Amino acid sequence: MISQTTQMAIRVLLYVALRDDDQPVAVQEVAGSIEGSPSYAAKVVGQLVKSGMLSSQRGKGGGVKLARSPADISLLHVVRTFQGDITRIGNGIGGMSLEEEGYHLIMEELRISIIGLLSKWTLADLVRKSLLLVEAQENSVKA
Amino acid sequence: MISQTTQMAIRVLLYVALRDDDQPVAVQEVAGSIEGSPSYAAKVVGQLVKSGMLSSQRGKGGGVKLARSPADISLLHVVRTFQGDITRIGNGIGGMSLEEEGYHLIMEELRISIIGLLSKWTLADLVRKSLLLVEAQENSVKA
DNA sequence: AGATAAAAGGACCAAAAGATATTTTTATAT
DNA sequence: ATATAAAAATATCTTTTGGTCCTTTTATCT
Repeated sequence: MISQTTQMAIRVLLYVALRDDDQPVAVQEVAGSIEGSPSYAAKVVGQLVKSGMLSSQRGKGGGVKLARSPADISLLHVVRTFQGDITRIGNGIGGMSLEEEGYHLIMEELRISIIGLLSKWTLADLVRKSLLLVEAQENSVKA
Repeated sequence: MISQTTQMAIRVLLYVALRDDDQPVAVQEVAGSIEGSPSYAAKVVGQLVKSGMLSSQRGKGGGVKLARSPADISLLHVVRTFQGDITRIGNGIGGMSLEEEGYHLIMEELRISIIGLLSKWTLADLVRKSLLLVEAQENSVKA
């Protein structure tokens, strides 16, 4: 449903977003810090750059950063980039039977609902949640 | 997101549900009536039988029917049968970093929302929608 | 200019999903 | 009992996804 690659992409984005202090992060660092295969993570980073969610700087001291504000990167965007559309329906050429029409109708509703869900969540939300966790942890240590 | 196989399965179920008059439908008929590859549809029918959503009768005059009421077959059930869980997350063995925790937290919320959506729709709804279309069509012909 | 540290690109392999066709088993009717 | 009509099982193939590694390009620092 949410593919491995998409999940990896979200992790990468979150890592970069949390680390962001205007100097780029090395891909190696990102890849090494993330749960799962580092070389695959590195590949996904590349795809994120190509798709315009990350920007990159080559050469010594280079790395990647977010190409735009976390609030402008929705889960929908990530899912679409790596998995295409929610329901790729073979565009019913020719006369559709009634059950096909009924099916399409309801899948369209479902599709819209899922899009609604996915577009509501942005990278900014993931960052906020993560930071809340950090605070909670710090408070519990103090107490 | 919603895999080809899952979509095929939903189509098959809808076809059988709309046709249901207590005598089984031949798999060939189902497979032949549905948009997409017939032999693949036939295979999916087999999986639906194995997973208990359809029941089957072998031999002459045999075929398949719904194994339970349309209201008891949710889209969630179908998706889970053919695609496993919504987000199969590598069960974070070992200490998770905070960004991983944040990620898991939000993915869990997302997962629950999607499950909510998918479990709300049942085969009974698909049938109802399709029948409404039939009526609408008939009325427009009369008029 | 040369060494070096980085991203980008490409070649390649393995596993899973999608798709097809054939054979085997089972029930029914004659 | 035999022929036949069906589902079930099996084998095989193709495409996509997931994953690894190596080479090439680009920027920076000395």
